[in-house]
Amino acid sequence: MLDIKFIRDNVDLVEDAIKNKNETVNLDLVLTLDKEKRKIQFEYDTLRSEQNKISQQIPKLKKKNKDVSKVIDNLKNYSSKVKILASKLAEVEEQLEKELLKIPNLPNSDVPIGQNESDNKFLRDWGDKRKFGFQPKKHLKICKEQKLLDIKRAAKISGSGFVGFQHKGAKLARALINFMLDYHIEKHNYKEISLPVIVNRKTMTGTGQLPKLADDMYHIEKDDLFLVPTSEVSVTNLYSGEILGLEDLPQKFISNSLCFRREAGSHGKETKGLQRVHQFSKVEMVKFVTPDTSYEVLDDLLNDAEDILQALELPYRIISLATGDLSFASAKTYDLEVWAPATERYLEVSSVSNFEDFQARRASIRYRDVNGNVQFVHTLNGSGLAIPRTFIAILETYQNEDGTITIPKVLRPYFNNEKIL
RNA sequence: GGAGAGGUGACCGAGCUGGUUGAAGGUGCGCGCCUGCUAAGCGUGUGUGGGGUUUAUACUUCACCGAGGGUUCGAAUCCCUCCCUCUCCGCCA
Repeated sequence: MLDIKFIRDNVDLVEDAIKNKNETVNLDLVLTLDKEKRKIQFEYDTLRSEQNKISQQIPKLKKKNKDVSKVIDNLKNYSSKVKILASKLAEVEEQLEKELLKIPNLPNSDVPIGQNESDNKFLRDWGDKRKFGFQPKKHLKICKEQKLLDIKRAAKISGSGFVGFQHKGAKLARALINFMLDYHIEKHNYKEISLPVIVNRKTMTGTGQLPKLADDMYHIEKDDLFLVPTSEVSVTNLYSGEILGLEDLPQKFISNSLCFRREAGSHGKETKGLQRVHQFSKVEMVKFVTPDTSYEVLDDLLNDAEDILQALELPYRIISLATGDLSFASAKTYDLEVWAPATERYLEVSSVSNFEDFQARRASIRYRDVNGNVQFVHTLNGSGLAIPRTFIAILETYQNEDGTITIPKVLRPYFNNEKIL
């Protein structure tokens, strides 16, 4: 959420940002509602103030055994007027709040401006793509031959877009999760946390998934609960409504969780196999920091994600997302894309973002600065990494001519130090 | 699912026979004083959000005692609904 005061004073800036992010928001309505709200509030406050003052006379008069019926009669007039104003105020406030929640975050000034992903900016790459002395197989073929997945039966029990890992495939997926968690905890000093994947409406609104992305999420109607599309949601909301001490910052959390995405409207597009699935595991990094450090921390976060790919010796590239491709809540995002040599494509395995105070304002996550003033924290997160696509890259990169898979060095401790899957 | 207890400020904890109580008291924390160290003591300050006046400091006002409704001239205090925590019982992975 943006500060209404900021919007008031920077209408042009906000309008540009909305346009660059391909969003449509009725800013005029926001400004009108804001004006209206303040007007009603002033009237309400004034009236209430008078009412309170008169009301406070009653106990005094009663003590002196004086008649208070006239005073009360007078107050009855106030009461009805106050009630009308109060309901008007509540109505306008609700409308304003609703509109404010639809305004996206402002992109940071160094984010490339552009309509869509074709305007994303290549930043750098790492690693040499493997040259094969034989025809490398695509991951789905490998999975089939090695019986690593059971897609058909997963579809039978849940529907298309769900996958089942089995045998060595299940073990490889689990090894990846454990490796990533252990690595971030030991090498990068993250604190592990495991939170619910089913969350309430307020939580979903806090990180910015609601109201915009309602159709992309699984919703349990009976309880009005949602399945998280990423553990960013639960972890970032950990401190919602709280005021942290300066000594509590920064905070670095690492969390593995299942992620659930309806992927509405993306049928037929990369829906085969593992590239785009309704349910998957992801190891997520979430940070809470003071505003002055957040862009430095964004770079750290990017490095932490890169370290995983480097440890796995998987070539990748980093791109900086253009304004039109940025998520609703993000001010700046880097995508990490791993090279899948047989599919011959880069696959997004991590998205690293700085939300500045956008989520903190929505979820009311604050801290007390050196002067004792209450400020919003900055929140950041990054995948470290998404499991299925990392899984793809490993199979394709580490395949051998005889159909076996060499286990990446850093994963071998999770396989009794064996070299072949 | 049933029965009971409860949810108050950073924390503990009064208030809950409705009326100067945004909230006693304590702890913690800030500042000042005193004590040649330490411990202790004294004074004083210390919630969040919104509005208005203001260059700023500041002043002023409204709201907030789990959330939302209701009763009332007036609600932390009474009533209703919901959420959460704890205890006991039942049921079930």
